[in-house]
Amino acid sequence: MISFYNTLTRKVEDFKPIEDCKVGMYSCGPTVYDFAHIGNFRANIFVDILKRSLKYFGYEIKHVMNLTDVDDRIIDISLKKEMTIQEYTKPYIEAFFEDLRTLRIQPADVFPKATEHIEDMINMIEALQKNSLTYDRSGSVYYKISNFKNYGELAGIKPEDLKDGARIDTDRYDKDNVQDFALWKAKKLDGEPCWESPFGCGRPGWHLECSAMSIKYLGETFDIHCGGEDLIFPHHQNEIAQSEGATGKRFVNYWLHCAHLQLDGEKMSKSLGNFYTLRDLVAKGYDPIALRYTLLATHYRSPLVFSFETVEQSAAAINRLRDFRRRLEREKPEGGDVNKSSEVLETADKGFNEKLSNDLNISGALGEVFTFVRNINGMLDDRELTEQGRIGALALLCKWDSILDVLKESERGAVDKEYVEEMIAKRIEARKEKNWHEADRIRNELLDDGIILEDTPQGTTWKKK
RNA sequence: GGCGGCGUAGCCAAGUGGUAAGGCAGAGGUCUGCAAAACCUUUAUUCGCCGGUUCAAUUCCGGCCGCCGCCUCCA
Repeated sequence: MISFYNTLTRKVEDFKPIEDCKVGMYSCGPTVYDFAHIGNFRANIFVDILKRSLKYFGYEIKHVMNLTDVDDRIIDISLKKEMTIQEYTKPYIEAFFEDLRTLRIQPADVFPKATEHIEDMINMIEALQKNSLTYDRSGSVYYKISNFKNYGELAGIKPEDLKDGARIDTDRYDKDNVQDFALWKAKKLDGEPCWESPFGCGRPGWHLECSAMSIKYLGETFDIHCGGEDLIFPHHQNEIAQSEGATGKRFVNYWLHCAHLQLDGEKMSKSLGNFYTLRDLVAKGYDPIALRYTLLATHYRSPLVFSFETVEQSAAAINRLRDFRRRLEREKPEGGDVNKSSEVLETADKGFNEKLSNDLNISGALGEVFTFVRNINGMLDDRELTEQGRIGALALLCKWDSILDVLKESERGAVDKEYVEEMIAKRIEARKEKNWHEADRIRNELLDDGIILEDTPQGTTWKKK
């Protein structure tokens, strides 16, 4: 049984999907006005680990992630650049998908765009109007939160507490109450993109798309909704108000939120300017998979302070796993301790599953992985592992990697394998003649090309640096 | 002002009312022609500080200090 911390109840709860073995989940996607930064990708990695873990435990997933391709910033910038919003956002949508691939984040099953679901949003506004949860102001439509029961429930906030000391409301639109939010924004500027609606020409408010599109693809009530913790309030609270206000049904059963990535003592964010993009890290020579490991290795609800040192440490940890796999693939043990071999496998399998199923305790699960690596390496050294055990160990490692996805090397810099093999053959000759000088020269030459040689009992092997 | 979270070795990071996983880095050793990889030993009498509850607290309670977040767009 897998359990999750549910923001709604503030407790770790056993996960029970609406339909046995099937999970509907929605995660808030990017606003595609610029490149995403690695703080954004912490949330995406979290969702990826969540999805892969659910699959690992046998669930079938339907995952929906929105692409916000219309909002104030997108409109402002595209107007300035004299582009349509589609022209302006397209490269950033493509870059986002490319970054997901680079980080091995499995794509959602559906990536609905806000601009392609205007009608669904209009329908939702009309349902809210029928339920007396809205009011109109000069062509805009607002949600009247005082008419929704339990507003603030998700964040543990009482609406009346928001007033004291709250920061200044900067919204450009006029509302009865500063906490009310726009469902429909009337067109303000010439050339601004807008859609016809019963309320006039305009465009949807930001919160609305997630309600309309999640319900469209996942139904009025679905299992999991997730994102960064900054979305808890007001975004996710507003989604609840909209969805439940329109349908009268429970919107989402489990709300999961991940903590922020920090840099320079603050949340990494675009507006603060303290961010790196994935492209920045790759340009500095870091392996994106080392970043993947960094972002997944800390529990999702703990704050994570970004540093390049941590990324380097992650790279070293990954190397240990990759070296372990290469050793398992290379060695062909004979004999061995049958009982001990199966026992070590069983303990590790069980330990990993227990840790992971407990609110995705990935750090604990990784502890099990590395303990296993040490145990098996020691058994190989002592000739205690059986061939059966070796095959089982490899299978277990691959099973874990269905979640971690760090074993495969990043595709960067092609290697001329024939040349490497040729050099290794030459070096073997030199070593036979005990010409250590020549052997070392060849090894160093390959090292300069980024190839590391290892002399094992099974012969000389190589790997990329 | 309201609400929430965090503080564990040089660095990263789990965890539990019963005496501190794991990774990285460091030191010593085994193996190796030398390396690399691997293994062994070693690195927190101690879990921000101060009290309290308890036979026993890092783990529960209270206070304090430091840091972060949300209440505005935000992963």
